[in-house]
Formats: sequence, structure tokens, C-alpha cells
Amino acid sequence: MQYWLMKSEPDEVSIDDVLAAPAHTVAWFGVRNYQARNFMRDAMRPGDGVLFYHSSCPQPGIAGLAEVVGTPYPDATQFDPHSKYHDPKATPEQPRWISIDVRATKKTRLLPLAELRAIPALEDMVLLQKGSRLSITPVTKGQWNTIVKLLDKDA
DNA sequence: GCCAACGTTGGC
DNA sequence: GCCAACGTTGGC
Repeated sequence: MQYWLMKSEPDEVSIDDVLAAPAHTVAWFGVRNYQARNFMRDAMRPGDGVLFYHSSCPQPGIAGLAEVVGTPYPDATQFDPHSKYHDPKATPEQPRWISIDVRATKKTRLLPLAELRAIPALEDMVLLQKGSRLSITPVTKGQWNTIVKLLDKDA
């Protein structure tokens, strides 16, 4: 069992959107970074915990909890010429990019980035490192527990 | 809109 | 394989 933080722009897919989806589950599409892709392909397993993070928005921060469901499969948007995620070098025979399904388990209060930065136990979080901008980053069990405990306390 | 930081591309 | 130029991310 591992833990992850996954960034989504709420204008595109928010925690509310995922909770409104059938089975509270959506395909995580649009990852176009090899390191993040490799996490999905090689490391993520069903049941892994996910911190659902809202990025590129007025209030960036953790907005909910989720879990990985199922196994990776080709990201359909890479083949769609009308999608902004279209990749002309990808073919169904040789896909480059993958999706994995993510199920939202709960919406939490918005835990802002600035608040995360102020918590000493989280100073090593990949998200918080200088220059870090990966859309999928690993989270340690300790970091996960710290955050979940904090959010439970406020619930 | 700015800009720091990182990733990708492509000529050589 | 190097590296300059360009593109993207994402907070502020």
C-alpha cells in the first residue's frame, strides 16, 4: 500500500466532479510527463491512497481523499486530434500515455498549500520541494497519516 | 501577468 | 552527447 498526491485543475476536474461521477470514479487523463506516467504504470496499485490536490486555482491545496482503482490503460485523449492532450506521435498500437481510474472517497476542507508548508512533519513532502511541479508525487505513510489526522480533527 | 524551475526538442 | 532555445507548470 502506497500513497500519492495527484494534482488536478478544479476548472477541469474538481473533487466535486469526481464525487458526482458514476461510482465516484474518473479516468485520470492528460498526464504528459514521463515520470508521472511511470508512477502510474509501474508503482500505483489498486487501493493506494490519494491526496486530491487542486492546482492552478485561487486556492491551491488538498481538497479531498481518493484511492486508486484498477490497473493502467491507454489514455484515450492522446489519440483525439481535437483534444488538447492529443499526441501525434502516439498510436493505438504504440500508446505513449496512460490513464488509471481514481475513486474519490471523501471531500475534505480545503487544506491550503501555505498551511502544508507550515507543518514541520511535512517539510520533506515532494510537493513542497523547491521547483517541484510533478502532477503525481509519492507521499510517505507518515505524511499521509499527518494529513489525514489533521483533516479528521477538523471534520 | 510575472517568473522561477524544470522538461523537451533538435541542431551540431 | 551537449546544450541553447523554447515550452510548460503553477504559485503568487
